[in-house]
This record gives sequence, structure tokens and C-alpha cells, in this order.
Amino acid sequence: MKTAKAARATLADVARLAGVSLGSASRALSVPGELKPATLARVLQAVEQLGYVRNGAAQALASRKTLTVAAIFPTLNNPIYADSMHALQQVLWQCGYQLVVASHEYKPDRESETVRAIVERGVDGMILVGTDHTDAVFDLIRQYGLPYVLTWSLDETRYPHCVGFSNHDAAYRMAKLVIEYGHTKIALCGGAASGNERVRARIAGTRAALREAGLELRPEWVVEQPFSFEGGRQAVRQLMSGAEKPTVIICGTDVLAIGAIDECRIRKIRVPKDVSITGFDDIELAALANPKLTTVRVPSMEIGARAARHLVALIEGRELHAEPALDAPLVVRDSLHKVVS
Amino acid sequence: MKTAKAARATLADVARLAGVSLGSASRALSVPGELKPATLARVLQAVEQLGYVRNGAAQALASRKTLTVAAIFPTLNNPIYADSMHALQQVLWQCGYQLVVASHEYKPDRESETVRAIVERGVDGMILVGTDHTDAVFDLIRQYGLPYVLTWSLDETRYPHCVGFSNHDAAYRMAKLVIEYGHTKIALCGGAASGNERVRARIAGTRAALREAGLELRPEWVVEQPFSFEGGRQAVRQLMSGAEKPTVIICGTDVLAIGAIDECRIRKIRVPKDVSITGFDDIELAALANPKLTTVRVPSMEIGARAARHLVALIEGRELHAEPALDAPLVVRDSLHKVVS
DNA sequence: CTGAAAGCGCTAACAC
DNA sequence: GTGTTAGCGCTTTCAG
Repeated sequence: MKTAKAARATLADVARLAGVSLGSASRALSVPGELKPATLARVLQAVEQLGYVRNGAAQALASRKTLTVAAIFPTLNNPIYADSMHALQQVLWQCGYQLVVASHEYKPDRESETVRAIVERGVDGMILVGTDHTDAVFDLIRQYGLPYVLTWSLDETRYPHCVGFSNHDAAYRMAKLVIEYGHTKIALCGGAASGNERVRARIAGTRAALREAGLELRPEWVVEQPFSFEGGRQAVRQLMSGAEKPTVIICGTDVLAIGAIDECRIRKIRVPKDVSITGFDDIELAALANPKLTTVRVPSMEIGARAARHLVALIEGRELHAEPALDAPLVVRDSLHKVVS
Repeated sequence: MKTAKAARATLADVARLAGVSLGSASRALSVPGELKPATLARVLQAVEQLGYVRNGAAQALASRKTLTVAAIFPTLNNPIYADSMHALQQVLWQCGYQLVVASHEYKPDRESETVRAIVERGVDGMILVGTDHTDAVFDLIRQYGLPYVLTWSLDETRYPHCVGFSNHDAAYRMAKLVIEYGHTKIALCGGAASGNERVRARIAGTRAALREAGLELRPEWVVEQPFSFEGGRQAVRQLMSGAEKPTVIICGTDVLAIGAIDECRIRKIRVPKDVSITGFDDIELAALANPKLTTVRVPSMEIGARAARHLVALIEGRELHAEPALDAPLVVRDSLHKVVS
């Protein structure tokens, strides 16, 4: 075993020990095919002997490649993003890239600061969630010609490198189903719409379906809550305390929906008997909730995996088959009931 | 707005525009206090005008600091790790560090490959989960004097930079409670013990409590399953199909426990009436399960936050108050019943 | 307080 | 094939 304190060996050390030039040593590691087997072997042997490990900073500086990409998520512990990041990282690893992650907690300012810090540190590409970002964010990325892909959404943008689905359409289909089940007293619980085209698109999709059915959302039945169990609870308190109560609450995310269900349980409001509740995301929890959640299945993992592959292709200048819009099918379970009248 | 194609401005460009030397420009960004306000202002103004952004690779190469740390988790989408990573990232961001993440999917080989790739890419420090790692991992890290902190566990190590709790003790306390509730027919469902001192310590803690009570684990009631809902389901199938059945299944994680509960529901085995089930982790889901899970509360977020602070202190050579063992209290809910005999 | 200059460790022409 | 030689963009002595 090597002594701990030894300064990290450099490629020059390797070259010296192997009795070859710096250039050959470098080539041995990057384009081994271009070396005579004998010299290659000597370099490799020296590498082994010295326990040589490349210096990424030097490599990045000289080659202008960091072999690193960044992903910025709203938050890292939301299961949908955790799943997506997991898939993302797996694919990047296969492609030989490292993953830097950050989160902005839904604060636009934090996002641009984060992008700046990351561009500064150096990455070859970037993955962002959603299509709605501040000018500061786009300016920073474009100014350096950094390849980037937008995820989760196809709404409100014409940028070609998007990996996602139509939130509008998914919400539209869910609302259609709700209406088909006979509901007319419909409430909506979403998150903050500002800087988030996904919630806007979902609300718009819902509205579109209602409009077609000649229905309308009452302003007092549209509530905006943070994306948390508590947010869902709060929504129920607000929505189910008035004189007239909705027969269904369409929630913008499963987390909200599950919080809402739990609050109903506490208040002895039966779901879906007294009020139906729908979600969006289809996190694992959705199938374990009681009642099981009727929701929209968002392919988080696939988004991550595809985004990774697409970004790497962009970075490496490979041919890009355009990404197809992903499916986000309705998952009909138990939390949405037909209205009996 | 600057033209998109412009090559990234360098510090030399800034210096030239500001009419100062490269050195002064550099100092303006790193030690602004040592500059005459007037020159500082000129540099800053040039930076602004050029839209200058530091080149991290060059900075890292020259300063031998990457301002980046890596965290390697078993998997990124397990909620306990996602929570921990979230807290970790938040604190690192405050400290001015970026976070590189990777996962090894519980494969020892993948872990060492990952560590190697990360050391190569360059980080100032590293966070690992658990104390049990292959020699390859420790050699790699120590050879370069890379600061590192171990998390989640205090068991089976004497390394001073650990942020975690005693899994042995927590499991011991849970088993004590189970015994106190009158159970004697006790089954255990854990994950793979190899390369994972947390599951070993939990099993050992459980055994210790049983031994004190003159009880013993029957080999056929100790099952090893992957950490997934399906693993928990499988455990129930295995454990509850024999002639004699346990009255309680102590699960090594909440995910396992919730899978087990769900399988019981499907098979009409009442929990906790027919069989009690306990978990470990206290993920959000634990309180939403039906019945609510009796479990051990693992402070995932605090582990992340403390690990980040500790690692940064290590990197920056600051004084290190030793980290205290964290609390992992029992959370008594509904899934564990007293045995009525 | 500021300028000059020597690298940091590696890649990528370019010759041989 | 392999060696030589410029840099990559920044930090950091060392003078002044």
C-alpha cells in the first residue's frame, strides 16, 4: 500500500517511470488504440504502480470538457424529482458523466444564482425542470452556448430540447373524467402558478374541460397551497368548511391529494363518498393511500433517463431524434366516485 | 444583451479592460479587501461589462480547490436518502460548495468505481453512507488525503468523523418494546447484511434484546429481502404461510414494513390484530400507512445537514467539535399491538 | 497596494 | 507511433 501523504502522482511522473513522453502517456489513457501495445502496457503498468489518478481540473482546462452535467430541481426530496434524478444519474454514469445537483425551492432568484454558480464551476450541460425560467437563467446558459434540456413539460415553449408531456392535456383528460362521473361542483387545489408553467397548464387544462361542459370554476374553490401534505390539509379545511361544498377536489399533485385525504379522515369526511379527490404524479404512495388515489401517471424515471441521453447527445454533437411527447395516462383507482343524484 | 457566440471572456480580458494587471483582477474577485476601492471598482465594472464568469477548471487547477464535494448514496430515490441529500445540498450551498451525487445500488464494486471516478473528476471532500466500505474505497480516499465523513451509522468503526446514530441501540430498543408487549414469536425481515453494517447492527441489536429476555430468533423467521415494497410483500408470503406463524414482524426499514402491511391487507391478515409489524426510518409514509407504523425515527435531514457542516469544517481545517451521536427515538403508533393470551 | 511571472497538470497540434 | 511544445485560465509568490 502506498504511503498516504505522497503528493498525487502526475502524468509526467507516469511518463517518466514508463520511459515515454508526456504525450504518449496522455494518449495511453484517452486513445489507447493509437499506441503500440508494448508502450501502452508500460504506461498502464506505471499508472498502476504509482496509483495514478487523473486530475480532472487539469483535464477540463486543457480539453474544455468537464464530463459533468448539472441538474437543477425545484427540490430534491420530492419523490418525483428523486426518482427522476435517480434515473438521470444512472444513465449519466453509463455515459461517463458526473452529476451535480442543486435545488431552488421554487424561488426564481435562487435558480439564477444557482445556475450562475454552476456555470462558473463548470459543466458541459444542464438539465432544468419546466419551461418557465427567468431571463437571467436563459441568458446565462445561452451566453456560454451551454447545451441544456428542459424537462417535465412541453407547455408554453418552442424550445426543441424538451423531455416531458403535456400537462395541459393530462389535466384536461382528468377533468373530463371527473365531469363524466357527474361532478359539477368542482374545486381545484394547485401550487403557486408564478414561474411554474406546469401548474398553469394543469389549471388551464382543467378549465378547458369544464368550459366544454358548460361548467365554471368558482373563484372560492380554487386554492393555491404549497406542495406538501400540509398544503393538502389546509385546502380541505378551506374548501370543506363553507356552506356549500364541492363534490370533488382536483389536486395538482399527489402529495397535496394525500394530505387532503388524510385531513378528510381526521374530520370524518368520507373519501370518496362525501368528496372525491384526484391527484397528479402517481407516486408510489398513491397506490398505498386509502382510498387508493385516482391520478395521472407521470413518467418521472423515464423523463430522467431520456433527458440524460438527450443531453449527452447534444453535448457530444450526435444526431438528435426529436424527443416524443411522453405519455401521462390516467390511473383510475378509488378516490374518485361517480356522483349519485 | 451580449452576443451568444462570443467566446467566454477571461480574467485577462477583464484586466485589460480595467487597465490593471491580471493579478489585481484576480485579487478583486477573491480578496477584494486588499485592493484600493478605486481599482476594485474598475475591475468589477469590467466584469459586469463583459459578463465575465470565472472558469472553475482553471481556478481549481491553480488553487487546488474545487469547492465541490461528493456524496455517494446507496440509491437516490429512497426517501431517507433523498431527504438527507436535500438537507446536505442546502447547507453546502450556503457554504459555497457544489454537490456531486452518485449511487452504487448496494453493489460494492460500483461504489469503488464511483469513488474513483469522482476522485478523478476532483472534489474537496466526500460523504459516504455507512461505515462498511471495501478497502478499495478507503485506499482511494486516503491515498489523496481527501477529507470524508461517514453517515448514518456509528457502528463497527472508530473513525472519528461520523454523523449518525447507533443502529444497534435503536434496534435493541425496538425489540425491547416488542418483547414488553408480550411477543415471543418474533420474525425479522432485513436487507442484505453483506457490506452493510446498518443491517448487521440492527439484527444484532434485536438479537441482544431477545437474548436478554431468554428468547431466540428461529432461523426460518429471519428473512433477507431487497429494500422495496415488494421485498416486504415477499417476506409476508414467506413468513405467514408456514404452519406456525409469528405474532410480529420486525422490519429493517419502513419501506419493507409498508410493503408487508399491504400484502397483509391483500391476504386478509389483519394488522396488528393477527400480526404486528414494525418499521425503521419513519419516512413520511409511515404516519400515513394504515395502520400507522410503529417505527424508529431516523433523523435523515439532520444527518445531511450536520454531515455537510462537518465536512466543510474538515476541508477548511476549522476546529471540529466532535459530532454527538444522534437520537433515533421510537415512534409508537398503531402497527404494534400487545399480545393477548 | 499592484505588477510580473511562474506554474497548476493535462491535451492537442505539430513535427519527426 | 511517439516526442515536443504550446497553451488552457487562473492563483500566487515575489518584487517593487
